[in-house]
Amino acid sequence: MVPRKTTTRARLISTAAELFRRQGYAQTGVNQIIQEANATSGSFYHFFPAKEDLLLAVVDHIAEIFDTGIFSPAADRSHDPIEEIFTIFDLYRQQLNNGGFTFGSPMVSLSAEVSENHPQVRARLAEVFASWSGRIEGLLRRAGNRLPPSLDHMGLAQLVVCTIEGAVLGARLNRSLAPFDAAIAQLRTYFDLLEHRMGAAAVAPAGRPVPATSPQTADWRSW
Amino acid sequence: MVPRKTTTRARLISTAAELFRRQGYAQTGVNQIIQEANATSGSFYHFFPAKEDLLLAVVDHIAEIFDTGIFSPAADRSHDPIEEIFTIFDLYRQQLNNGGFTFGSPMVSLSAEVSENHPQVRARLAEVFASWSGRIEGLLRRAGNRLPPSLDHMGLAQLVVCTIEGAVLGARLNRSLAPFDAAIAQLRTYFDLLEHRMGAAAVAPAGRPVPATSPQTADWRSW
DNA sequence: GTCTATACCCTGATAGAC
DNA sequence: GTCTATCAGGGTATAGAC
Repeated sequence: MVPRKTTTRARLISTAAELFRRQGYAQTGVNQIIQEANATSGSFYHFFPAKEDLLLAVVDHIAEIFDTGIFSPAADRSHDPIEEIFTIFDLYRQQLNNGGFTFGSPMVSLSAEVSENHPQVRARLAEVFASWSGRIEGLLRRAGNRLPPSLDHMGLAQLVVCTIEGAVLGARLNRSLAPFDAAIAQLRTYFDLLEHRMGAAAVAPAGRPVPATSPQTADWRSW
Repeated sequence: MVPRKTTTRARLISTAAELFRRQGYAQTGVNQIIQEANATSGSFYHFFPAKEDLLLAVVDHIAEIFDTGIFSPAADRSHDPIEEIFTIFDLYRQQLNNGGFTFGSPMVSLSAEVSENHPQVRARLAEVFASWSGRIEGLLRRAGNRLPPSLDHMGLAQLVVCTIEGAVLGARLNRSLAPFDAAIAQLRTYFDLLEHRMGAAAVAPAGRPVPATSPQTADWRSW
């Protein structure tokens, strides 16, 4: 259910985004979207000629949410580029936990489902992922000589994005953020090693604690 | 199309596995499965009371394919535990490239789609992923003192599985194995660092080449 | 175990008044 | 822009002969 004082078009999009995340695109009927968005069939097809057009609008909507809800705040609150990367992880985690994503990224769900069936949507999703990877890569370059000069910045950025998305998949499958937290902890260790801090403590799971905003990491071994 | 000299049940399962991977579960109709498996509606519902029962059989079928096509061969051909892990990656890559998966793991697709809608299937998929993670963890422990004693074996195993699955997602989205290759190369670097081989060369993208069976890594920068 | 025929429902999409 | 009513088609699943 979506607050009333918005435009019908906006309500349709945000409602659909939520339903697509939870149920998938194919399993979400137009009728359900219309009902939960407090709209009607006439309104729907006035704004979107077909269901697939709504899907494209939803992808853009999601990309915007990631920008305003994760990337921009992370850039605001941290001046150190590497710390900014892990702030992104932390804000992502918050979205998964308390925020609207409740254990599942809308991008991951859509990517897996529509890759083969909707070429246009696939291309748009690939663009969004590339932009995320590009952001991370830029941060890695800004870290300058803190990272090895021979580092493959683009490759590491791709690893980061792939790992996070895979971790979201694992978290959803296990109904637990434990896989996500484990992945973040390992990425931290990797970054520490790259920064040549090779003390034995850095390799232990709690070598560097998860940022303070992410308290729950106790049960991650149960995965 | 599936070869004839098999049982109808087996043909239905393998055909469905392929269609689910390509189109997704919801978007694959029972009629299509029946048609492409050279079966009939009567046969289908004789073996499977409902479509969801077929889905469970498909999950088991896929898990078996991974065992016989990836994990077992990797164990046979390599005696070094860490090398065995990367052999697993390489065999996975071959399946994505030449093998039946053609740019998309059936497990990844199903995981993303059915997590929320089919609790029983979700639980079964989680088991399969846990078994993969357990295999990797066992290999890491067998590596003994080559890895830091304080290493969190389970966490690293989870990272590996999450990263591979995320990389498969990226590869599918980009219609290219480049994201997959980039992820593997970074994992290799991470493992090298953990083994205390911190030469500058180890950080470069081609620091340690991908195994000989995976020639195509030239275009990975284009992602 | 396999076949044909079919029931029944829900889907995306349309028509036309307001 | 919004509404109601409705369509045509494909969805899963069943019945009953062979």
